[in-house]
Amino acid sequence: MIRTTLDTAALAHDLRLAVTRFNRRLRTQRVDTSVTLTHLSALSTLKRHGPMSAGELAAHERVQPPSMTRVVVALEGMGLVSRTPHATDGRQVVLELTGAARDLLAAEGQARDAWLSGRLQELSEQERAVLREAAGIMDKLAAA
Amino acid sequence: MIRTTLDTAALAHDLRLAVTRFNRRLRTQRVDTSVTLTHLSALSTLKRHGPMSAGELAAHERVQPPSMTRVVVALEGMGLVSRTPHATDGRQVVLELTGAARDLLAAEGQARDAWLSGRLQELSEQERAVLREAAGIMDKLAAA
DNA sequence: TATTGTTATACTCTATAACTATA
DNA sequence: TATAGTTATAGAGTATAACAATA
Repeated sequence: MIRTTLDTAALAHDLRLAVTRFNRRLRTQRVDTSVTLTHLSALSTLKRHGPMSAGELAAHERVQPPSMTRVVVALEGMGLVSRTPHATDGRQVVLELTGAARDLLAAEGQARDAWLSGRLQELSEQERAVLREAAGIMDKLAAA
Repeated sequence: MIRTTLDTAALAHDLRLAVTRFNRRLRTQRVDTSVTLTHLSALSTLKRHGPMSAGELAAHERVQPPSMTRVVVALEGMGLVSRTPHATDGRQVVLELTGAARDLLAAEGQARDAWLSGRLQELSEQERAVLREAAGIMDKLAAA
């Protein structure tokens, strides 16, 4: 019991530091500087789950509504997201990807993640399997 | 070959999103608001590797020197780090943890990582093993 | 001349509080 | 009243460019 507690405390510590540094590295690796990682994350969620309200997207992304407003304003300005009034609830705004966003996301597979893809290919198949599982677990933790 | 490329591209994508959201979650989980995660990461590195110059610490943390200057100024202001001139090279500044920082890091194991520790204990032993391995791999990637 | 560190400045990311509009 | 979203404001985190001091 104590052993487990000690283990998880140490793991929490190491995992937090690793994520901090890895995230830093990923953010600075940007090639196309117009669309940031935050923007891309929001777009990816819209692509995966389809049109949704601003509040729903904020919840998906684990940010507060005002933070999402900012992101959406920027994305609309870039012509990547459309904002239309909800059909029956006038308070809500429905967000939807534009064709330009779909094009961007399609191209992104080759360009945006190029650096990380390259590094991943240098790993062993077993290491990639670990990261694949870890990604799912981290998503679960982020939602907890 | 193509299969592997496709796999790593998809993994790069999913891993990036997972890290983005997980990192967000960790940063917002702060309890003690005086010392931020960035500060804590720098302190942990100093603890693990011992006294070093500002440039070395910046390299360890994967940030640019001016960014580290800011962090160090803040930490010195809180009495957590001392800055002393290098013995032989007058350009360098040697950074060292203070006793207060050691106390803080010792207490941190219980307080700071409490949220994450709690979540980790809800996982299976196998999932924790995956994260343990993943932390090492992510550190390697951050340094690549 | 090259290196180490700092200052000046600016942009991204995110939050809380207060406000508006609609239900 | 309660909910959805926005505006206003602020703080954390990080970068590039320019500078000073030392090697």
